[in-house]
Amino acid sequence: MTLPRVRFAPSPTGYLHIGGARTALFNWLFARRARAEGKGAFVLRIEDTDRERSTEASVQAILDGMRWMGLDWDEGPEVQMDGRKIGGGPHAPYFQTQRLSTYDRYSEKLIAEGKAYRCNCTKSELDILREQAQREKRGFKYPGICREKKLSKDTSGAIVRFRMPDEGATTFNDLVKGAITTQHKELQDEVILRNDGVPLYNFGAVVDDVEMGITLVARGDDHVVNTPRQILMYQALGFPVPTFAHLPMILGADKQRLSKRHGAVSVLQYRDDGYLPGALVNYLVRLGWSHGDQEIFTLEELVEKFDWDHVGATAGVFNPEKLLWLNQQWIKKTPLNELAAQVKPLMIARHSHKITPDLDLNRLALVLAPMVERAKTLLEMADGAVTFFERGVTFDEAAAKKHLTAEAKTILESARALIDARFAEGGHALEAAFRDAAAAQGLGLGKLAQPVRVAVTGTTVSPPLFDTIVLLGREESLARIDAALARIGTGA
RNA sequence: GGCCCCAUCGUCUAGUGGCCUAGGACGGAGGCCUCUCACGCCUCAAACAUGGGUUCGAAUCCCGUUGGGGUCACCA
Repeated sequence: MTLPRVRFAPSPTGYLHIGGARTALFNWLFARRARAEGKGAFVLRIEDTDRERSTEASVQAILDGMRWMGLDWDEGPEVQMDGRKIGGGPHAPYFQTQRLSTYDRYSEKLIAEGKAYRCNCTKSELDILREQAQREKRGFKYPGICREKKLSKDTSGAIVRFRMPDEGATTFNDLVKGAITTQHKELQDEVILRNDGVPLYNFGAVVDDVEMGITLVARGDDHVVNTPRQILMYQALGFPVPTFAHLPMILGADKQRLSKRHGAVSVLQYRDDGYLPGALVNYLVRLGWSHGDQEIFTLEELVEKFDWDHVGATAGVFNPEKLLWLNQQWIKKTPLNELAAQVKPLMIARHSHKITPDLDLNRLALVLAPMVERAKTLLEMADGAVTFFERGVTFDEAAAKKHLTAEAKTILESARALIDARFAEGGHALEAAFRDAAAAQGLGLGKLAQPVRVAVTGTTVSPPLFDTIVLLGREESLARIDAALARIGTGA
């Protein structure tokens, strides 16, 4: 078996969105497994041949998105990732606009062999034909006007067209969709090289996949119609045809193709919204691939278990609720120190007036511990952790009105006394003391705990009260209860 | 419209001719637990688009229909 070499070849016309990320991921997983068995490689190539729409900012956004997801590349643009350099490689450069001489070379070869030809039909001439075809309700197909003209290289405005066969058919066996056949009469002599030497998609992709030794092309479903054309080009060029795998589209809740409105947002948006990269990866891989009934996978498991046999052929709807659930599962199994490291920048970004960069990560990890069971995103954790790093408390009005009442005064006073006397004994002792106190009054613990919770956190919802008090510290807890009592006293 | 692809609970899916009175997960409903909120646990509702074949037997194979998606550029 030959060493599998795969690639992800985005065009830098926007950020890395969910669909692109999944394509990159499937390629990466396959390469990773192959690499474990032998060598193989995952190549990142930037297809920036649409000069109108390609931007440097998009290149950066895509690279950043890949790095955040943990998808490193064996060959491609050179960048720093996790403190090490990745990218580069024997087929550099990995930007198509820097490879123009290569396309020219292959194009000349095709022309010399009569498999491609120059064409100087203008766009407006063709538009007229196209409109005419439309009026007559026929499909438009370039009629091959320049096929036999043998135009020379210096013909003004000439582009290069690939000579498609008129008869016959091409069949390929797609790894996810099975056999797909296209009649050659459906194909037209398409443009492969512009006048300025910049290739069009099908040609650029084929030439580079040949040059870079790509053995398996896995990409979005929307490319299946391109595949027979590309296969014909491989054959014309005299190179072996790679294997193809077309991944089904990802749809929005309305079953329409994902757009900016639904979830085709940048993967980096998920980072900013408090998602763990592992959770996103886990979600994306399950959208289209399965391994029996298993839902949660580590990256290592995915590398080991991923296979094309279990990639489904049907388009899938992106389900934000399930992603959220997975994120929660991932939060629960991520070590506290890692969570703290990721939550801290979110706290600083959202609460800069209260949080300073010297915030202690060890203390943050302790604060986060009881929140792990109840947060669905890192953002919730960041917001919930703030109160442990500030002096004093801001009472939520509705909570205060309901729980910081005249009747609660004695409860708060006795709670204050208990905390004052027994704080040093720890959370369990405090809880036991509160329980005894409640029982002595014939009440449930909740009757005592709720006013105290509001006093100490300002809200009715928090991690377990005694954990909270311990984390807050004795002085701060007492000060907050005093503040609550003062508020009751003034009848506010 | 031409060509191509797809079709199991609301959603993601298991299923590769008998193991299917169709399994799991998210979400939903109800309950248990409980200091709030969660976590966790238990229970319930919920699907093989449709019509024909093939076969002793079909969610699984074939054909038609319907529905959905993709694509028809000097975009990728």
